[in-house]
Amino acid sequence: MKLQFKLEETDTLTKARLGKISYHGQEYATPMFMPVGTNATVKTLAPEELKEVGSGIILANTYHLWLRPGEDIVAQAGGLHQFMNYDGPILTDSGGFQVFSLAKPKDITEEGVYFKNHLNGDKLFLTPEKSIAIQNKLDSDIAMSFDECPPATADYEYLKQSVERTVRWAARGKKVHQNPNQMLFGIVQGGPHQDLREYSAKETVKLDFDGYSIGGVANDHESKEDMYKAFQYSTDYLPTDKLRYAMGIGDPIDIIEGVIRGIDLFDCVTPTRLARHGHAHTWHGNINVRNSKYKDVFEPIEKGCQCYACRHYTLAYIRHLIVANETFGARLLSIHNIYFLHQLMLKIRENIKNHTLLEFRDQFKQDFYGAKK
RNA sequence: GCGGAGUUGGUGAAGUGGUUAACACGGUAGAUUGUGGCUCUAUUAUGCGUGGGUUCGACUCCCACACUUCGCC
Repeated sequence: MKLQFKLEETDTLTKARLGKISYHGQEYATPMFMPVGTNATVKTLAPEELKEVGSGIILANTYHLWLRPGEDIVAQAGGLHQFMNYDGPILTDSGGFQVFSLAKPKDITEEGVYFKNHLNGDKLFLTPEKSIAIQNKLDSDIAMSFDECPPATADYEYLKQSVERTVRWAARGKKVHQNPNQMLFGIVQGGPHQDLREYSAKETVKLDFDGYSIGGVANDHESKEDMYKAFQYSTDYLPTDKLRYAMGIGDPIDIIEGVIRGIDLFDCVTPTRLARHGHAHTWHGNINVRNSKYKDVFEPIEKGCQCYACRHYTLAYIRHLIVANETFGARLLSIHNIYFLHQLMLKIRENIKNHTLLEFRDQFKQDFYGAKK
């Protein structure tokens, strides 16, 4: 059965929204943060641990699973849920981001995109139809249209023709989408430009998707201002009763600013990647656990934090694990960081309910970034 | 006791009579936004065993001493 979204409340002071996702008898509140599990695993975490830290929807990646183990293997296993033993909702990215990260502009054609296989160098060709067919087989709950994800700072003319092509690709993908239990989202592009975002949103909405994503953000060191414009200029033209998803956004302040502009879903690799690199989120900013000043700090990463890592382990111990390159260190920090972002979303939802989101943002910004930003 | 070889940073080490002592690892710090766990960036010996000497100038040449190591008695 398809996942259901119900908009429950819209903030009176901002465009922030509270909603509920229903899925096989489970309910999840939005706005929500979704951890990324590219290879059908949120790196270092077992599904039970995802539940414990408060995860709902998680991501998996079409491109990576297409190359390895192949969508047919996943289908033989009974779909992604069976294959990876996760009974919560799963969203698959379409491979569109890999157009940005792995292909060169000259490899992008109207028909599709040529890739160099990052595993063995083979030449690959991915099209909108192929991406949707793979996602149908993976049997995720939410599939993404295959889009081009150009750098946010690309010039206007390039973005214009790219946006138009992404709309055509969305239509092609929708035409071949078959899985009745799977939502399909369209993706809004257009960089920071109001007219391109408007065009992209309106044309994509005409195709009538189950939800809408905002892509092409936070991918080329564009200014925060431009990123927030991209949010605003996209949600301005999206229907209120459908989910809105900002792709790849994970900096806490960007999440808050996104919620303020009417976005419901966020995903990011940062909690797990930062963890693997030894960094931890705290309410007073990110800390580098490797720093020698933590070598004899026999306290949790954050006092009062109720995550598994903070309830049982000290900074000194986790630092030792990270410095010694032990995987348990990355696992404990991943648990902590994902838990932190879910707690952030909880606070965001409380503040929407209390109509104090703007005050919360200002206070959070001061605590988290201090004088830095 | 005699003879040979050798002493350069936390480690392994390059180096030349002439400005800032190569490189690697390690350390320290930073980056990381629809994931390669990769990686990238900066920084890390005011000093070349100790003391003299030669020289305009010595880590580099000479002498003594200390220490390490190999061989012989």
